Amino acid sequence: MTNIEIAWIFNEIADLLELAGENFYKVLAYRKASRSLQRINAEVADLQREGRLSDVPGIGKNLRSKIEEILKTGKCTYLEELRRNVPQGMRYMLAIPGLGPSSIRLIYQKLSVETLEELEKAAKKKKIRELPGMGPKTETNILEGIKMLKSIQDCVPLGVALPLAELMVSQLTSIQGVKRAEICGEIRRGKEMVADIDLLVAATSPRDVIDIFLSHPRFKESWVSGAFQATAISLLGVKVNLKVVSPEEFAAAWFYYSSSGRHIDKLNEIAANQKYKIISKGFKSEKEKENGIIMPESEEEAYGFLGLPYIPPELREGSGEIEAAIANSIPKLITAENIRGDLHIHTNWSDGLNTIEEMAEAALKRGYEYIAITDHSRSLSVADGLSVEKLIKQFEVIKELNKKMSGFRILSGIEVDIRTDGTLDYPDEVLAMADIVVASVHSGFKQDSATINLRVQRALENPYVRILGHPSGRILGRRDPYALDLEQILETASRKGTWLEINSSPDRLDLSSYWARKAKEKGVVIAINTDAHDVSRLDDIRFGIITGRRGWLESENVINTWPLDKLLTELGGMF
DNA sequence: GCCGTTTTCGGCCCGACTGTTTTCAGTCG
Repeated sequence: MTNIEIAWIFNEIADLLELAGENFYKVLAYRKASRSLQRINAEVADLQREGRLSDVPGIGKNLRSKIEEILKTGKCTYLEELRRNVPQGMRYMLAIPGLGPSSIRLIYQKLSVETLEELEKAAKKKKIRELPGMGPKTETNILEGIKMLKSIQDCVPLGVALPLAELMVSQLTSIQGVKRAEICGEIRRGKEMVADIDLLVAATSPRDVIDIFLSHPRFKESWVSGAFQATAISLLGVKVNLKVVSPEEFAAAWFYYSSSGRHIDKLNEIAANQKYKIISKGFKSEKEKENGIIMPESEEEAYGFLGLPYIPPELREGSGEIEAAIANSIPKLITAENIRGDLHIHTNWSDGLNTIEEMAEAALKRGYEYIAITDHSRSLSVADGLSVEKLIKQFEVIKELNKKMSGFRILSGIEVDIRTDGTLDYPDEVLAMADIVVASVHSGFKQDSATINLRVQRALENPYVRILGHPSGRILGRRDPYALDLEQILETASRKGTWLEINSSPDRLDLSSYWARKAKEKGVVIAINTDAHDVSRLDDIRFGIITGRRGWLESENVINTWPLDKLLTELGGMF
């Protein structure tokens, strides 16, 4: 049992307790423990062996014994009991924005509504508005929420799927007779929401690999789905597909199964001219007297066979990449090595976990040249937003820290709230003192299009704003973007030279790859930031990078690939 | 449920916004 799986159990317990109307702080305790488990670097199983479970923040006597039970039996009886008492459907309802545990409980108690389907029916029949404290808006909101949930049905965010896929790959690789194991499918293309985890293995004896796969303890269901295929549902509810091929077939299969259907279709048009058809094993001759299959030894060779340069998986969506390949203008996509810094980072001065120094050291260890400390501004009180005095104090502390560091620079920044009227949360003279200002929306998400457009435009007109943070405001699978007209925002950003963020948090990935590509076309520069609230989340940068790659970004399109000198010149302050 | 204690229990995550109301409860960051 991994940390994340135990964290999920605690999270589910928290949800169910909340739905049952339990004490708020008890719920909070489970949520804190869940977050804590996902943050720590050590494996829970190791800590338990060493008797150090209680060292984990938020794990007391009670939760420790629950972890021990889970590690020992793979089950949590407390969770099972809760599940018996709270209908599972109520938990799904929590995903509807604006609908919280109290309302769900009320609807359940008064209308006996237990599932999303029943909830939808009740809303359509205008039954919800009859309940105290609810009205037509709540009904509309419920119906919209259900519509959103249906659109992402059975999908999980890349941030959940990728780590699980990597774990599976490393385990498959260690099986005897396995020559190679790789991720393919949507994950390899970097899609933000993933329906399946697709894994490909090269092995000499497929049956053995499939048998081991089927009996994996992390699956709640598994079955054989073909001679060389198996499918499973993981404990987290994600579908996992395994295909096993011979080592000779591997390159062709990896190429084939990593590409979207549209990509393969378009390639097939080219292959048809050469009288070949692309199949998972390679290129099948369609000439009358031949019946052989040409098997490429690498993906490069597969594209070479069609007279094309290599196309990275993130581009293989059939959205112009083949045309670009023919014109020999496939972009040189940004890589992790290009990133030289992170311009959106929180510390324990606001709602982060680590000190400025710890964040800087962690960034230095990653090989970065700079970071910007951008804690929350004063009106975000839940996140301990900084008062003007505290912010100025932080600037002084950073100044002192910089004197001690060589070859690394901490920029003093701020993530300033764009207030509901478009003014910023600090006066200009305070913003002027910062090296860099990230402006973000953290309130009034439901403003109508005209209002929020005006609001954000107004913020962008402020001369000190350099980056617009998480521009669309979406939370994957939980909250739709604000009613913001991003086309217009791109226009303004282009005119003002404002940088737009790709927020790498796997919950956000905002801008999306679609808008990142649009930004590039408009000549708008992107900042790929993590918005990290602790040192471990600096790793999230990879999700931002893969999103940037899907958005066709090259290193020159991304501000934080620039060396420190160039960045400082661009920022134009007194350094 | 955790934590930090003046070791046995009180404090912990608050304030803006929303939709429903005429004064507030629920939601969310």
